[in-house]
Amino acid sequence: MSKKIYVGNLSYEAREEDLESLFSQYGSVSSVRIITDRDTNRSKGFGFVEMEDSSAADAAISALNGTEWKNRDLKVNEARDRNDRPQRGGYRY
DNA sequence: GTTGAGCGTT
Repeated sequence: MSKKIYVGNLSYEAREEDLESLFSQYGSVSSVRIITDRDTNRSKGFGFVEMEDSSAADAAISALNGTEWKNRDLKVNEARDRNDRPQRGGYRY
């Protein structure tokens, strides 16, 4: 069973591969996504990691949440569903 | 610096 993880308070210099390296220490990482601004391509300072095993994801959350990384205090938590955001069924305002 | 815009039509 997989689980999505929200990773906030990232350094703007953080990369997806950095997150993958971090989280893969606790389990198999299915996918990593750093959120960047669509217009400027700059990091928004947070991202998402999906892990193949929910218990591994939980272990990673417990181990990494609140820890320092790249001089930032990491915020790691189970991700919310992006059902909140506009889907690709058409543009909204 | 905090919860994802993937494509102008899925």
